[in-house]
Amino acid sequence: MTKKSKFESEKEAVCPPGGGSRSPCAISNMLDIFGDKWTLLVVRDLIFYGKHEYKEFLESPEGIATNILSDRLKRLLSAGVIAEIRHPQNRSRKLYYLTSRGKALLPVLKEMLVWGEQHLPEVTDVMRPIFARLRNDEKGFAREILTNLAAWERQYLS
Amino acid sequence: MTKKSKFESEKEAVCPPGGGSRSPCAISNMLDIFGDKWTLLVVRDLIFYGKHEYKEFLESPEGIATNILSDRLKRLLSAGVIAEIRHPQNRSRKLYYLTSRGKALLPVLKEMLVWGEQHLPEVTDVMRPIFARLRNDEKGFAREILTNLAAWERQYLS
DNA sequence: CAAATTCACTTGCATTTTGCAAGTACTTTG
DNA sequence: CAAAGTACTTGCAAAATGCAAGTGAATTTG
Repeated sequence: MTKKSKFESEKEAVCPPGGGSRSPCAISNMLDIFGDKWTLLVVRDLIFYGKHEYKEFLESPEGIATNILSDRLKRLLSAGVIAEIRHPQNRSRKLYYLTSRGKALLPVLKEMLVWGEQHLPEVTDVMRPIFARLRNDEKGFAREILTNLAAWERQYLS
Repeated sequence: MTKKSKFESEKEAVCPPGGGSRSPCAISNMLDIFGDKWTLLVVRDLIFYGKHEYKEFLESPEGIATNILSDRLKRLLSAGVIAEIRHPQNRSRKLYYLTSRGKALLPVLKEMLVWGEQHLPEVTDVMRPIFARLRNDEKGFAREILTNLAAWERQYLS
């Protein structure tokens, strides 16, 4: 082994073909990818806040550390949840975007939002615009999210 | 401090009233409770497999360790997701069951199952009966789950 | 009714994963 | 061409996890 970050395990992060999954259960396998405090926050930023850049993820209020963000982006890439390209106008920047797999997480995040709003008192106004939109017009909300993502793709993906 | 398990932090596990949450975001606050590889597996066992006892959770194929299970049950208790009683026929056993908060996680778990089935190749037949039921009759599936839980409650809760 | 077993944990300890601060290397900007 | 921006990596301390081995109360067995 020449050089290895502490975060890269030899056996790759997700779905070892040889059978590193803990069980054949869908929930358990999802947790092998998303079961930590940071991964879904990155997905949230991509889905609900239209973020696409490393630096934008760093700006989220939870304050993810650079090493964790870097690691999570790698895992999401290798799990096929996101993909990346270089910024067309700036070679030193990268753009991350959701694959269809990633976009398919919208219903999961949506139900998490609903549960959180109803059961977590510490969730405050900051998310209310999204909640309101979600409650008044659930279908339209999802459509709008996907439309926004598609618009970004038209602009940045060849 | 007299004696403290490594798993008990002084500041309680979930939702510090003083504001230990990372941000006012619902997703982030949910992850403070459920963001690890084990907690949702316990909830899964309670919801989909009708499990109610410590020993039953230990038998799940993922093989949770006793210290982790003990810790997660405590956290779920203090988050108000589950409650416990002593087994009426056996004082040395405890019975754990979902509160309304816990039962409200069904839509979240359901969407995770759907995503997992469509996007995780390693998910095998073991879960197929549940998937089939879910796909053919989503509403009925949820109703059945809740009916089963209610039946258990009628039997064991005063 | 003493001994073994069950049950729900706790404890100790090695390993792994985090969190934080400080680099590094390559643009891009002024 | 020096300063600033971008996407990382590295080192190290602290926390969480995984495993094996208790512990103590209650229940069952011989």
